[in-house]
Amino acid sequence: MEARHANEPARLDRIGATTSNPGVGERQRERIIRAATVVFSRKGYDGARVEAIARKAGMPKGNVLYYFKSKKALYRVVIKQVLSLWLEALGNVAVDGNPEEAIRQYVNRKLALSRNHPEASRLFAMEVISGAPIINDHLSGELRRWVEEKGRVFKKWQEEGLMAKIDPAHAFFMIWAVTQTYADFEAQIQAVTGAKDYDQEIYSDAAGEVVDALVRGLGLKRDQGSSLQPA
Amino acid sequence: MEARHANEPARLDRIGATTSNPGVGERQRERIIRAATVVFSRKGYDGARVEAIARKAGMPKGNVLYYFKSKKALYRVVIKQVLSLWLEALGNVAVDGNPEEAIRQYVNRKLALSRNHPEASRLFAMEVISGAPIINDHLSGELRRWVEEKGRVFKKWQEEGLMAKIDPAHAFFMIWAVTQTYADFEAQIQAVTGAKDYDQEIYSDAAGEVVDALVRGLGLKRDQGSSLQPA
DNA sequence: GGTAAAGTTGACCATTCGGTCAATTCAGGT
DNA sequence: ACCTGAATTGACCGAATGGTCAACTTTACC
Repeated sequence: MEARHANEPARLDRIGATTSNPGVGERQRERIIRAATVVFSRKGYDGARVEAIARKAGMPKGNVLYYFKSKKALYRVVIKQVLSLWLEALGNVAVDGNPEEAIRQYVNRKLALSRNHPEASRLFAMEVISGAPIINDHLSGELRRWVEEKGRVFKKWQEEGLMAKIDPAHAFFMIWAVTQTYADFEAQIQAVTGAKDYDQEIYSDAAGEVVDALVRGLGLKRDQGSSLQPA
Repeated sequence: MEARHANEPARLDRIGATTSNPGVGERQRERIIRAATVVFSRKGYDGARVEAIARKAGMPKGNVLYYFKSKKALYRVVIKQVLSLWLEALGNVAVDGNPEEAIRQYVNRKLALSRNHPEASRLFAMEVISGAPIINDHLSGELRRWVEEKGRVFKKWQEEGLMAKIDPAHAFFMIWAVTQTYADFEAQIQAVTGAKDYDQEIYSDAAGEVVDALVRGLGLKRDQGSSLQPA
Protein backbone atom coordinates (compact mmCIF):
# COMPACT_ATOMS: atom_id res chain seq x y z
CA MET A 1 0.00 0.00 0.00
CA GLU A 2 2.52 2.53 -1.10
CA ALA A 3 2.48 3.06 -4.83
CA ARG A 4 -1.23 3.52 -4.44
CA HIS A 5 -2.88 6.57 -5.86
CA ALA A 6 0.22 7.74 -7.63
CA ASN A 7 -1.88 10.19 -9.53
CA GLU A 8 1.01 10.94 -11.85
CA PRO A 9 1.44 9.93 -15.48
CA ALA A 10 2.53 6.30 -15.51
CA ARG A 11 6.19 5.57 -15.95
CA LEU A 12 7.20 3.09 -18.57
CA ASP A 13 10.75 2.60 -17.41
CA ARG A 14 12.01 -0.26 -15.31
CA ILE A 15 11.10 -2.69 -18.05
CA GLY A 16 13.55 -5.39 -17.17
CA ALA A 17 13.66 -4.90 -13.43
CA THR A 18 13.48 -8.42 -12.10
CA THR A 19 13.41 -11.78 -13.81
CA SER A 20 9.64 -11.91 -13.75
CA ASN A 21 7.37 -8.97 -14.57
CA PRO A 22 7.88 -5.43 -15.78
CA GLY A 23 5.76 -3.47 -13.34
CA VAL A 24 2.51 -5.17 -12.63
CA GLY A 25 0.63 -2.06 -11.67
CA GLU A 26 2.07 0.04 -14.46
CA ARG A 27 0.49 -2.27 -16.97
CA GLN A 28 -2.89 -1.82 -15.36
CA ARG A 29 -2.42 1.92 -15.14
CA GLU A 30 -1.74 2.03 -18.84
CA ARG A 31 -4.81 0.01 -19.66
CA ILE A 32 -6.97 2.21 -17.51
CA ILE A 33 -5.62 5.37 -19.07
CA ARG A 34 -6.17 4.06 -22.54
CA ALA A 35 -9.72 3.00 -21.76
CA ALA A 36 -10.43 6.27 -20.00
CA THR A 37 -9.23 8.28 -22.97
CA VAL A 38 -11.73 6.57 -25.20
CA VAL A 39 -14.65 6.87 -22.83
CA PHE A 40 -13.95 10.45 -21.80
CA SER A 41 -13.53 11.49 -25.41
CA ARG A 42 -16.94 10.20 -26.36
CA LYS A 43 -18.97 11.02 -23.30
CA GLY A 44 -17.20 13.98 -21.79
CA TYR A 45 -16.16 14.10 -18.17
CA ASP A 46 -19.60 13.87 -16.61
CA GLY A 47 -20.95 11.44 -19.12
CA ALA A 48 -18.15 9.00 -18.56
CA ARG A 49 -18.94 6.32 -15.99
CA VAL A 50 -16.14 4.90 -13.94
CA GLU A 51 -17.67 1.52 -14.41
CA ALA A 52 -17.67 1.95 -18.19
CA ILE A 53 -13.98 2.72 -18.07
CA ALA A 54 -13.38 -0.27 -15.88
CA ARG A 55 -15.30 -2.58 -18.15
CA LYS A 56 -13.41 -1.33 -21.18
CA ALA A 57 -10.17 -1.92 -19.32
CA GLY A 58 -11.38 -5.38 -18.38
CA MET A 59 -11.49 -5.05 -14.63
CA PRO A 60 -14.01 -4.27 -11.89
CA LYS A 61 -14.71 -0.70 -10.96
CA GLY A 62 -13.03 -1.02 -7.62
CA ASN A 63 -9.73 -1.66 -9.28
CA VAL A 64 -9.81 1.56 -11.23
CA LEU A 65 -10.31 3.50 -8.03
CA TYR A 66 -7.45 1.54 -6.53
CA TYR A 67 -5.05 2.98 -9.08
CA PHE A 68 -6.52 6.44 -9.25
CA LYS A 69 -7.71 8.32 -6.24
CA SER A 70 -10.81 9.56 -7.96
CA LYS A 71 -12.48 9.98 -11.30
CA LYS A 72 -11.28 13.55 -11.41
CA ALA A 73 -7.70 12.55 -10.70
CA LEU A 74 -7.89 10.03 -13.51
CA TYR A 75 -9.27 12.66 -15.82
CA ARG A 76 -6.42 15.01 -15.02
CA VAL A 77 -3.85 12.36 -15.78
CA VAL A 78 -5.54 11.47 -19.04
CA ILE A 79 -5.94 15.01 -20.26
CA LYS A 80 -2.40 15.93 -19.39
CA GLN A 81 -1.15 12.98 -21.35
CA VAL A 82 -3.25 14.08 -24.29
CA LEU A 83 -1.95 17.59 -24.00
CA SER A 84 1.65 16.49 -24.02
CA LEU A 85 0.92 14.44 -27.12
CA TRP A 86 -0.46 17.54 -28.72
CA LEU A 87 2.45 19.74 -27.74
CA GLU A 88 4.90 17.08 -28.77
CA ALA A 89 3.44 17.03 -32.25
CA LEU A 90 3.77 20.77 -32.37
CA GLY A 91 7.37 20.19 -31.47
CA ASN A 92 9.52 21.07 -34.36
CA VAL A 93 8.42 23.08 -37.28
CA ALA A 94 11.61 23.07 -39.25
CA VAL A 95 12.31 26.78 -39.30
CA ASP A 96 15.37 26.63 -41.47
CA GLY A 97 14.46 24.65 -44.57
CA ASN A 98 12.18 26.23 -47.16
CA PRO A 99 8.86 27.41 -45.80
CA GLU A 100 6.64 25.39 -48.06
CA GLU A 101 8.28 22.11 -47.22
CA ALA A 102 8.41 22.95 -43.53
CA ILE A 103 4.71 23.65 -43.25
CA ARG A 104 3.79 20.81 -45.53
CA GLN A 105 5.59 18.49 -43.19
CA TYR A 106 4.05 20.06 -40.14
CA VAL A 107 0.54 19.76 -41.51
CA ASN A 108 1.11 16.17 -42.46
CA ARG A 109 2.40 15.39 -39.01
CA LYS A 110 -0.62 17.01 -37.44
CA LEU A 111 -2.87 15.09 -39.79
CA ALA A 112 -1.18 11.86 -38.84
CA LEU A 113 -1.81 12.68 -35.23
CA SER A 114 -5.52 13.07 -35.93
CA ARG A 115 -5.52 9.79 -37.74
CA ASN A 116 -3.59 7.78 -35.19
CA HIS A 117 -5.07 9.32 -32.06
CA PRO A 118 -8.58 10.48 -32.87
CA GLU A 119 -9.76 9.93 -29.30
CA ALA A 120 -7.00 12.12 -27.98
CA SER A 121 -7.96 14.81 -30.43
CA ARG A 122 -11.61 14.62 -29.48
CA LEU A 123 -10.86 14.72 -25.79
CA PHE A 124 -8.70 17.76 -26.28
CA ALA A 125 -11.47 19.38 -28.26
CA MET A 126 -14.05 18.69 -25.59
CA GLU A 127 -11.85 20.13 -22.94
CA VAL A 128 -11.32 23.32 -24.93
CA ILE A 129 -14.98 23.62 -25.86
CA SER A 130 -15.82 23.38 -22.19
CA GLY A 131 -13.62 26.37 -21.55
CA ALA A 132 -10.39 24.46 -20.93
CA PRO A 133 -10.86 24.41 -17.15
CA ILE A 134 -7.91 22.10 -16.64
CA ILE A 135 -5.41 23.01 -19.34
CA ASN A 136 -5.97 26.73 -19.54
CA ASP A 137 -2.67 27.48 -17.87
CA HIS A 138 -0.79 25.36 -20.35
CA LEU A 139 -2.50 27.06 -23.25
CA SER A 140 -1.75 30.57 -22.08
CA GLY A 141 1.75 29.53 -21.01
CA GLU A 142 3.59 26.91 -22.98
CA LEU A 143 1.45 27.01 -26.09
CA ARG A 144 1.34 30.75 -26.25
CA ARG A 145 5.11 31.04 -26.04
CA TRP A 146 5.48 28.38 -28.68
CA VAL A 147 3.21 30.28 -31.02
CA GLU A 148 5.05 33.51 -30.38
CA GLU A 149 8.36 31.90 -31.12
CA LYS A 150 7.27 30.24 -34.32
CA GLY A 151 5.39 33.36 -35.20
CA ARG A 152 8.61 35.29 -35.45
CA VAL A 153 9.81 32.85 -38.06
CA PHE A 154 6.61 33.35 -40.00
CA LYS A 155 7.12 37.09 -39.87
CA LYS A 156 10.55 36.69 -41.34
CA TRP A 157 9.21 34.50 -44.12
CA GLN A 158 6.57 37.07 -44.79
CA GLU A 159 9.12 39.83 -45.08
CA GLU A 160 11.03 37.73 -47.56
CA GLY A 161 7.86 37.24 -49.54
CA LEU A 162 7.82 33.52 -48.89
CA MET A 163 4.52 33.54 -47.05
CA ALA A 164 1.28 35.47 -47.33
CA LYS A 165 0.83 38.26 -44.83
CA ILE A 166 -1.34 36.58 -42.24
CA ASP A 167 -1.18 36.99 -38.52
CA PRO A 168 0.97 33.97 -37.63
CA ALA A 169 -1.31 32.94 -34.81
CA HIS A 170 -4.25 32.76 -37.19
CA ALA A 171 -2.18 30.75 -39.61
CA PHE A 172 -1.79 28.18 -36.88
CA PHE A 173 -5.47 28.32 -36.00
CA MET A 174 -6.27 27.50 -39.60
CA ILE A 175 -3.87 24.60 -39.70
CA TRP A 176 -5.07 23.20 -36.40
CA ALA A 177 -8.69 23.62 -37.33
CA VAL A 178 -8.38 21.82 -40.62
CA THR A 179 -6.26 18.96 -39.36
CA GLN A 180 -8.30 18.32 -36.25
CA THR A 181 -11.59 18.45 -38.04
CA TYR A 182 -10.86 15.04 -39.54
CA ALA A 183 -10.71 13.50 -36.09
CA ASP A 184 -13.18 15.63 -34.17
CA PHE A 185 -15.89 15.77 -36.80
CA GLU A 186 -15.41 12.27 -38.04
CA ALA A 187 -19.09 11.51 -37.51
CA GLN A 188 -20.11 14.40 -39.74
CA ILE A 189 -17.56 13.70 -42.43
CA GLN A 190 -18.47 10.05 -42.40
CA ALA A 191 -22.13 10.89 -42.74
CA VAL A 192 -21.59 13.34 -45.57
CA THR A 193 -19.14 11.30 -47.60
CA GLY A 194 -20.50 7.87 -46.76
CA ALA A 195 -16.94 6.57 -46.87
CA LYS A 196 -16.62 2.82 -46.44
CA ASP A 197 -13.18 2.97 -44.88
CA TYR A 198 -12.84 6.30 -43.16
CA ASP A 199 -9.13 6.18 -42.44
CA GLN A 200 -8.16 5.05 -45.87
CA GLU A 201 -10.36 7.22 -48.04
CA ILE A 202 -10.64 10.37 -46.04
CA TYR A 203 -7.11 10.83 -44.82
CA SER A 204 -5.51 10.15 -48.14
CA ASP A 205 -7.74 12.77 -49.72
CA ALA A 206 -6.93 15.17 -46.95
CA ALA A 207 -3.22 14.53 -47.12
CA GLY A 208 -3.33 15.30 -50.81
CA GLU A 209 -5.69 18.03 -51.83
CA VAL A 210 -6.29 19.63 -48.49
CA VAL A 211 -2.65 20.00 -47.56
CA ASP A 212 -2.10 21.62 -50.94
CA ALA A 213 -4.96 23.99 -50.34
CA LEU A 214 -3.56 25.01 -46.98
CA VAL A 215 -0.11 25.62 -48.35
CA ARG A 216 -1.59 27.62 -51.19
CA GLY A 217 -3.81 29.55 -48.84
CA LEU A 218 -0.94 30.52 -46.64
CA GLY A 219 0.93 31.60 -49.75
CA LEU A 220 3.95 29.49 -48.94
CA LYS A 221 6.79 29.40 -51.42
CA ARG A 222 9.90 27.41 -51.87
CA ASP A 223 12.93 29.45 -50.93
CA GLN A 224 14.34 29.99 -54.39
CA GLY A 225 15.04 33.68 -54.44
CA SER A 226 11.94 34.58 -56.41
CA SER A 227 9.73 36.54 -54.03
CA LEU A 228 6.42 37.18 -55.71
CA GLN A 229 3.34 38.34 -53.92
CA PRO A 230 0.03 36.68 -54.63
CA ALA A 231 -2.51 38.78 -56.46
CA MET B 1 -53.17 21.13 -18.65
CA GLU B 2 -53.13 20.80 -22.35
CA ALA B 3 -50.19 22.55 -23.91
CA ARG B 4 -48.09 20.64 -21.46
CA HIS B 5 -45.12 18.68 -22.67
CA ALA B 6 -45.36 19.94 -26.19
CA ASN B 7 -41.93 18.51 -26.83
CA GLU B 8 -41.81 20.19 -30.19
CA PRO B 9 -39.81 23.23 -31.22
CA ALA B 10 -41.60 26.24 -29.85
CA ARG B 11 -43.83 28.08 -32.22
CA LEU B 12 -43.36 31.76 -32.58
CA ASP B 13 -46.56 32.48 -34.45
CA ARG B 14 -49.74 33.79 -32.92
CA ILE B 15 -47.88 36.94 -31.99
CA GLY B 16 -50.84 39.22 -32.03
CA ALA B 17 -53.46 36.71 -31.04
CA THR B 18 -55.41 38.54 -28.38
CA THR B 19 -55.14 42.09 -27.14
CA SER B 20 -53.05 41.07 -24.18
CA ASN B 21 -50.10 38.70 -24.24
CA PRO B 22 -48.23 36.81 -26.93
CA GLY B 23 -48.25 33.35 -25.42
CA VAL B 24 -47.30 33.19 -21.78
CA GLY B 25 -45.88 29.73 -21.94
CA GLU B 26 -44.06 30.34 -25.18
CA ARG B 27 -42.04 33.02 -23.50
CA GLN B 28 -40.94 30.61 -20.83
CA ARG B 29 -40.18 27.95 -23.35
CA GLU B 30 -37.93 30.34 -25.18
CA ARG B 31 -36.09 31.28 -22.04
CA ILE B 32 -35.57 27.66 -21.12
CA ILE B 33 -34.26 26.78 -24.54
CA ARG B 34 -31.86 29.68 -24.52
CA ALA B 35 -30.57 28.78 -21.08
CA ALA B 36 -30.33 25.13 -21.98
CA THR B 37 -28.31 25.90 -25.09
CA VAL B 38 -25.70 27.67 -23.01
CA VAL B 39 -25.49 25.05 -20.31
CA PHE B 40 -25.51 22.07 -22.67
CA SER B 41 -22.85 23.67 -24.84
CA ARG B 42 -20.48 24.06 -21.93
CA LYS B 43 -21.12 20.91 -19.95
CA GLY B 44 -22.35 18.47 -22.51
CA TYR B 45 -25.54 16.50 -22.09
CA ASP B 46 -24.61 14.58 -18.97
CA GLY B 47 -22.73 17.44 -17.38
CA ALA B 48 -25.68 19.76 -17.69
CA ARG B 49 -27.90 19.81 -14.63
CA VAL B 50 -31.57 20.52 -15.04
CA GLU B 51 -31.37 22.73 -12.02
CA ALA B 52 -28.52 24.71 -13.58
CA ILE B 53 -30.64 25.30 -16.64
CA ALA B 54 -33.56 26.32 -14.47
CA ARG B 55 -31.48 28.75 -12.44
CA LYS B 56 -30.08 30.31 -15.61
CA ALA B 57 -33.61 30.68 -16.91
CA GLY B 58 -34.68 32.21 -13.59
CA MET B 59 -37.17 29.63 -12.44
CA PRO B 60 -37.32 26.56 -10.23
CA LYS B 61 -36.40 23.18 -11.61
CA GLY B 62 -39.95 21.95 -11.46
CA ASN B 63 -40.98 24.52 -13.98
CA VAL B 64 -38.51 23.37 -16.56
CA LEU B 65 -39.87 19.84 -16.32
CA TYR B 66 -43.32 21.29 -16.63
CA TYR B 67 -42.54 22.63 -20.08
CA PHE B 68 -40.38 19.75 -21.23
CA LYS B 69 -41.20 16.17 -20.52
CA SER B 70 -37.64 15.29 -19.68
CA LYS B 71 -34.08 16.48 -19.87
CA LYS B 72 -33.59 14.38 -22.96
CA ALA B 73 -36.64 15.85 -24.64
CA LEU B 74 -35.32 19.31 -23.91
CA TYR B 75 -31.96 18.37 -25.33
CA ARG B 76 -33.55 17.13 -28.52
CA VAL B 77 -35.46 20.35 -28.98
CA VAL B 78 -32.37 22.42 -28.34
CA ILE B 79 -30.10 20.47 -30.64
CA LYS B 80 -32.62 20.45 -33.43
CA GLN B 81 -32.96 24.17 -33.19
CA VAL B 82 -29.20 24.50 -33.36
CA LEU B 83 -29.08 22.20 -36.33
CA SER B 84 -31.65 24.18 -38.22
CA LEU B 85 -29.67 27.32 -37.53
CA TRP B 86 -26.64 25.61 -38.97
CA LEU B 87 -28.46 24.36 -42.06
CA GLU B 88 -30.10 27.71 -42.53
CA ALA B 89 -26.70 29.39 -42.65
CA LEU B 90 -25.63 26.86 -45.21
CA GLY B 91 -28.67 27.89 -47.12
CA ASN B 92 -27.68 29.72 -50.19
CA VAL B 93 -24.28 29.67 -51.65
CA ALA B 94 -24.86 31.93 -54.59
CA VAL B 95 -24.10 29.51 -57.37
CA ASP B 96 -24.53 31.91 -60.22
CA GLY B 97 -22.34 34.92 -59.46
CA ASN B 98 -18.59 34.64 -59.67
CA PRO B 99 -17.11 31.86 -57.53
CA GLU B 100 -14.76 33.99 -55.50
CA GLU B 101 -17.42 36.37 -54.37
CA ALA B 102 -19.88 33.56 -53.70
CA ILE B 103 -17.54 31.69 -51.40
CA ARG B 104 -16.25 34.83 -49.80
CA GLN B 105 -19.81 35.68 -48.86
CA TYR B 106 -20.51 32.19 -47.67
CA VAL B 107 -17.45 32.10 -45.46
CA ASN B 108 -18.28 35.46 -44.01
CA ARG B 109 -21.79 34.34 -43.26
CA LYS B 110 -20.51 31.24 -41.54
CA LEU B 111 -18.04 33.32 -39.58
CA ALA B 112 -20.81 35.64 -38.49
CA LEU B 113 -22.74 32.65 -37.29
CA SER B 114 -19.81 31.58 -35.12
CA ARG B 115 -19.58 35.05 -33.75
CA ASN B 116 -23.23 35.57 -33.03
CA HIS B 117 -24.05 32.08 -31.82
CA PRO B 118 -20.91 30.60 -30.31
CA GLU B 119 -22.91 28.44 -27.89
CA ALA B 120 -24.85 26.94 -30.75
CA SER B 121 -21.66 26.18 -32.55
CA ARG B 122 -20.13 24.56 -29.51
CA LEU B 123 -23.19 22.47 -28.84
CA PHE B 124 -23.21 21.28 -32.41
CA ALA B 125 -19.54 20.41 -32.09
CA MET B 126 -20.08 18.45 -28.90
CA GLU B 127 -22.87 16.50 -30.46
CA VAL B 128 -20.74 15.57 -33.45
CA ILE B 129 -17.70 14.74 -31.35
CA SER B 130 -19.88 12.41 -29.32
CA GLY B 131 -20.73 10.59 -32.51
CA ALA B 132 -23.80 12.62 -33.44
CA PRO B 133 -26.22 10.19 -31.78
CA ILE B 134 -29.17 12.50 -32.31
CA ILE B 135 -28.51 14.30 -35.57
CA ASN B 136 -26.81 11.55 -37.50
CA ASP B 137 -29.80 11.07 -39.74
CA HIS B 138 -29.90 14.72 -40.64
CA LEU B 139 -26.21 14.70 -41.46
CA SER B 140 -26.38 11.69 -43.73
CA GLY B 141 -29.65 12.92 -45.20
CA GLU B 142 -30.24 16.63 -45.60
CA LEU B 143 -26.66 17.74 -45.21
CA ARG B 144 -25.27 15.08 -47.46
CA ARG B 145 -27.66 15.97 -50.25
CA TRP B 146 -26.87 19.64 -49.80
CA VAL B 147 -23.16 18.95 -50.16
CA GLU B 148 -23.73 16.81 -53.23
CA GLU B 149 -25.79 19.52 -54.83
CA LYS B 150 -23.37 22.33 -54.17
CA GLY B 151 -20.56 19.98 -55.03
CA ARG B 152 -21.78 19.79 -58.59
CA VAL B 153 -21.45 23.54 -58.86
CA PHE B 154 -17.92 23.32 -57.55
CA LYS B 155 -17.12 20.70 -60.17
CA LYS B 156 -18.34 23.03 -62.86
CA TRP B 157 -16.23 25.85 -61.54
CA GLN B 158 -13.28 23.54 -61.46
CA GLU B 159 -13.77 22.54 -65.06
CA GLU B 160 -13.87 26.19 -66.02
CA GLY B 161 -10.62 26.72 -64.17
CA LEU B 162 -12.26 29.00 -61.61
CA MET B 163 -11.52 26.79 -58.63
CA ALA B 164 -8.70 24.52 -57.58
CA LYS B 165 -9.31 20.80 -58.10
CA ILE B 166 -10.34 19.77 -54.62
CA ASP B 167 -12.94 17.24 -53.70
CA PRO B 168 -15.90 19.59 -53.09
CA ALA B 169 -16.80 17.88 -49.85
CA HIS B 170 -13.35 18.52 -48.48
CA ALA B 171 -13.56 22.11 -49.56
CA PHE B 172 -16.58 22.44 -47.31
CA PHE B 173 -14.87 20.61 -44.49
CA MET B 174 -12.08 23.14 -44.66
CA ILE B 175 -14.42 26.07 -44.61
CA TRP B 176 -16.49 24.69 -41.77
CA ALA B 177 -13.43 23.76 -39.77
CA VAL B 178 -11.87 27.17 -40.05
CA THR B 179 -14.99 29.17 -39.37
CA GLN B 180 -16.15 27.08 -36.46
CA THR B 181 -12.79 27.03 -34.79
CA TYR B 182 -13.28 30.64 -33.77
CA ALA B 183 -16.32 29.68 -31.74
CA ASP B 184 -15.48 26.17 -30.61
CA PHE B 185 -11.87 26.79 -29.67
CA GLU B 186 -12.42 30.24 -28.30
CA ALA B 187 -10.75 29.27 -25.02
CA GLN B 188 -7.61 28.21 -26.81
CA ILE B 189 -7.49 31.18 -29.15
CA GLN B 190 -8.15 33.51 -26.27
CA ALA B 191 -5.34 31.92 -24.28
CA VAL B 192 -2.87 32.06 -27.14
CA THR B 193 -3.61 35.56 -28.34
CA GLY B 194 -4.46 37.10 -25.00
CA ALA B 195 -7.03 39.24 -26.80
CA LYS B 196 -8.73 41.79 -24.57
CA ASP B 197 -11.92 41.87 -26.59
CA TYR B 198 -12.28 38.53 -28.27
CA ASP B 199 -15.14 39.37 -30.58
CA GLN B 200 -13.67 42.60 -31.77
CA GLU B 201 -10.05 41.64 -32.27
CA ILE B 202 -10.27 38.04 -33.29
CA TYR B 203 -13.19 38.12 -35.67
CA SER B 204 -12.05 41.16 -37.58
CA ASP B 205 -8.68 39.50 -38.12
CA ALA B 206 -10.40 36.33 -39.19
CA ALA B 207 -12.79 38.10 -41.52
CA GLY B 208 -9.85 39.77 -43.17
CA GLU B 209 -6.77 37.65 -43.54
CA VAL B 210 -8.27 34.25 -42.91
CA VAL B 211 -11.07 34.59 -45.41
CA ASP B 212 -8.48 35.67 -47.97
CA ALA B 213 -6.38 32.66 -47.16
CA LEU B 214 -9.31 30.32 -47.61
CA VAL B 215 -10.29 31.83 -50.94
CA ARG B 216 -6.70 31.64 -52.10
CA GLY B 217 -6.35 28.08 -50.85
CA LEU B 218 -9.41 26.97 -52.74
CA GLY B 219 -8.01 28.70 -55.81
CA LEU B 220 -11.16 30.68 -56.42
CA LYS B 221 -11.21 33.16 -59.24
CA ARG B 222 -13.52 35.82 -60.43
CA ASP B 223 -15.52 34.79 -63.44
CA GLN B 224 -13.83 37.09 -65.91
CA GLY B 225 -15.51 35.56 -68.93
CA SER B 226 -18.97 36.63 -67.84
CA SER B 227 -20.48 39.98 -68.57
CA LEU B 228 -20.30 40.94 -64.91
CA GLN B 229 -17.96 43.72 -64.05
CA PRO B 230 -15.53 43.08 -61.23
CA ALA B 231 -16.00 45.71 -58.54
C1' DG C 1 7.05 -22.34 2.71
C1' DG C 2 6.30 -18.36 5.27
C1' DT C 3 5.39 -13.58 5.39
C1' DA C 4 4.29 -9.06 4.09
C1' DA C 5 3.07 -6.00 0.66
C1' DA C 6 0.62 -5.33 -3.72
C1' DG C 7 -3.27 -6.20 -6.15
C1' DT C 8 -8.21 -7.84 -6.82
C1' DT C 9 -12.98 -8.06 -5.94
C1' DG C 10 -17.86 -7.44 -4.85
C1' DA C 11 -20.73 -5.68 -1.38
C1' DC C 12 -21.99 -1.52 0.56
C1' DC C 13 -22.79 3.62 1.64
C1' DA C 14 -23.84 8.51 0.84
C1' DT C 15 -24.96 11.71 -2.34
C1' DT C 16 -26.70 13.62 -6.28
C1' DC C 17 -29.96 14.19 -9.73
C1' DG C 18 -33.90 13.47 -12.88
C1' DG C 19 -38.49 13.28 -12.43
C1' DT C 20 -43.23 13.29 -9.87
C1' DC C 21 -46.79 15.46 -7.28
C1' DA C 22 -49.93 17.94 -4.50
C1' DA C 23 -50.71 22.41 -3.09
C1' DT C 24 -51.03 27.10 -4.44
C1' DT C 25 -51.21 31.21 -7.30
C1' DC C 26 -52.36 33.58 -11.50
C1' DA C 27 -55.04 35.04 -15.71
C1' DG C 28 -58.91 35.46 -18.44
C1' DG C 29 -63.73 34.76 -19.59
C1' DT C 30 -68.53 35.46 -18.11
C1' DA D 1 -67.09 37.75 -7.98
C1' DC D 2 -66.53 33.36 -9.50
C1' DC D 3 -64.76 29.65 -12.06
C1' DT D 4 -61.53 27.00 -14.84
C1' DG D 5 -57.43 25.75 -16.63
C1' DA D 6 -52.66 27.19 -17.04
C1' DA D 7 -48.56 28.12 -14.52
C1' DT D 8 -45.56 28.03 -10.37
C1' DT D 9 -43.28 26.02 -6.62
C1' DG D 10 -40.93 23.25 -3.14
C1' DA D 11 -41.07 18.87 -1.01
C1' DC D 12 -40.28 14.31 -1.98
C1' DC D 13 -38.78 9.64 -4.22
C1' DG D 14 -36.14 6.14 -6.51
C1' DA D 15 -32.31 5.10 -9.36
C1' DA D 16 -27.73 5.68 -10.48
C1' DT D 17 -23.12 6.66 -9.47
C1' DG D 18 -18.63 7.89 -7.25
C1' DG D 19 -16.19 6.26 -3.73
C1' DT D 20 -15.01 3.15 0.52
C1' DC D 21 -13.95 -1.10 2.70
C1' DA D 22 -12.89 -5.50 4.37
C1' DA D 23 -12.04 -9.95 2.84
C1' DC D 24 -9.37 -12.49 -0.25
C1' DT D 25 -5.65 -13.80 -3.77
C1' DT D 26 -1.41 -13.22 -5.89
C1' DT D 27 3.41 -11.92 -6.07
C1' DA D 28 8.05 -11.00 -4.41
C1' DC D 29 11.56 -11.90 -1.36
C1' DC D 30 13.94 -14.37 2.53
